[in-house]
Amino acid sequence: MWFAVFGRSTVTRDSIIYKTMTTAKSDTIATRISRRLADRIISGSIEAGAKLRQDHIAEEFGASHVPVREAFRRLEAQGLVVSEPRRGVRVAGFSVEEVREVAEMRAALEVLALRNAAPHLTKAILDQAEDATRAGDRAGDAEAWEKANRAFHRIILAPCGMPRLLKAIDDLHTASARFLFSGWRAEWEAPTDRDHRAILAALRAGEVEAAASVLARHVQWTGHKGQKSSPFPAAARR
Amino acid sequence: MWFAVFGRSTVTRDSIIYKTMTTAKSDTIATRISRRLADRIISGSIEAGAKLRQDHIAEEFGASHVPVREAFRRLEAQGLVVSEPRRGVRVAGFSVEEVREVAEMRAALEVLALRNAAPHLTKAILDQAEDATRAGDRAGDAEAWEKANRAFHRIILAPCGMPRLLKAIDDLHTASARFLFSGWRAEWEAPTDRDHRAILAALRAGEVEAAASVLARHVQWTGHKGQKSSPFPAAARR
DNA sequence: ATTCCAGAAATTATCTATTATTCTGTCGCA
DNA sequence: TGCGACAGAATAATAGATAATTTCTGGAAT
Repeated sequence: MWFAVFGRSTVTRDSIIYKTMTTAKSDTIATRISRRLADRIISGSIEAGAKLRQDHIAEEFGASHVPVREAFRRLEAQGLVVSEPRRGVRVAGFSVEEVREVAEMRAALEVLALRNAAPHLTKAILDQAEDATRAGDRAGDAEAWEKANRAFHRIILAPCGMPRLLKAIDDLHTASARFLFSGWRAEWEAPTDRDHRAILAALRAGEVEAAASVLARHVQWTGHKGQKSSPFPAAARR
Repeated sequence: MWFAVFGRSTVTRDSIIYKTMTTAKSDTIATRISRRLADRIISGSIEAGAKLRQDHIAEEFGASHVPVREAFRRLEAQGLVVSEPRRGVRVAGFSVEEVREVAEMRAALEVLALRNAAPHLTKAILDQAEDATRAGDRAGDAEAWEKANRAFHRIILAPCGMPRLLKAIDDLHTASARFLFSGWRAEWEAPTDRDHRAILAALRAGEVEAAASVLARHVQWTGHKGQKSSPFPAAARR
C-alpha cells in the first residue's frame, strides 16, 4: 500500500504531482498546506466527501487555523473541495457527468493551446515530448504514468505562451488525475501511448489540425475510459 | 462621475455585475468582501496595479483581517489580483495579449457550452435571450450594456448543465468586462447587436454549428475591439 | 543633482485566545 | 418508532500581539 490513511497525525507520502517539493521558504504556510492537501486529494489519500477539519489540519501542520482557511479557499477555487458556510469544507465528489465535463473542457482548451503553441514548436521540444511519452510507457503505476502524461501535455502546450490558459488546463488536468487514480488504482497496466505518438508525428509533419483533432479525441477518451472501469462514489453533492 | 475614488473610508457604488445583492445572511463576510472588491476591480473603481492593504480594507468593511485575507485568495483564483508573499496583493494588470487570451478561451468554452446547451434550448429561452439583446440595444452606458450582454450569454449557455464550465466562462466574462470598462468608459455608444441576433436566428433554425461559429467570432471580436480604442496601462506584471 | 544607505515606519504573515452562531448527535419522552 | 430539547463540536470571526520583511524617508557621499 502506498498511501497511509488520512488522520489527525498520520504522515502521508505527498507531492506526487507537484514534484517541485522545493518548499522555497519564500512561499507561505497557506500555500504549502494547500499544495499538500491537493496532493492528498488527487492521490485519493483523502477520499471524496471526507470532511476537512481546520483545527485538525492546523494541528497536523503545526500551524494555526488562519493559513488553513486560506488554503481551503484556494482548494475551493480549484474545485477540489466544496465549502458550505458554517458547515466546513469537504473533498469534492465527482460524478460521471463531471468527469465528462472536465474532459470536454480540457479538449477544448488544449486544442486552443496547441494551435497557439504550434508555431513555436521546435524539434528539441518535440523530442522532449517523445521522452515523456517513453517515460509513460515504462511507468510502473498510475502515479508515474500520470506524471509522464502531464509532462507530455505541458511540454507541447507551454510554448503557446498563454499563462491563464495553461493554468486552467493544469487545474483541469488535476481534476482528471483524481478520477484516474480513483478508477485505476487497483488494476493498473501501462497503456503504450499510441495517441501521443500520433500527435507528435502530425506535429513533426506540420499538420497542426490533424494533431489537434487527435489531441481532442485523446483527452476525451481519458474522460470516457473510467465510465466502465471505475466504481467510484457518487459522493458529496451539496 | 459614477465611481468614487477608492480610499480608506470611501463609499462606492458596488455590485454592477453581481446584481444579486442579496447579501443572504447565509454567506460569510469573506464572501461579501470578495464580491464587493471584485465589483470595484471590474468597474475600474480600483485601478490596475493598485495595492490592496488588508488592514485598510478590514477597517473599511468593519471586519478583521482574517476574512479579508480569505477574500484575497478568492480574487487571486479569479485572476483579479496578483499576490506576492510578504508584499501583499495588487490589482492584476492586463496587457493586450492577456485580453486576447481571455477572448480566445471564452470563444472555445462558449462554443463548447453552446453545443451542449443546444438540445435543451426552448422557444421560451430564446425569447428571453432576445429580450436581453433588446435590453442591450437600449443600454445607456457600458455597465448596462455589459449586464445585458452577460445575461444573453448566460441565458443561451446555462442549459448545457455543466456547472464547472459555466463558472469558468463567468470568470472569463468578468475579465473581459474589466477590459471593456477600461476601454469604453469615455466614449460610449450602444452597438446594436447584430451578432446576438444572428446567433438567435441560427439557433431558431436549428443550425447549431452556424450559431457556434458566429458566437466564436463574436466573442473574439470583443477581445479585439479595444486593441485600437483602449489606451490602458501595461501595469503590474510581477 | 543623483545615487546609496541606514534607520524608521508600515505591512504582511502568523499565532494565541476568545466569542457568537450554527450544526450534529444523543437522550428522554410520547 | 418518531420527535423535540439540550449538550457538545465546529466554524466564522474578533482582537491583540509578534517576528520578519518591505517600503519609505532623510540625509551623506559622490
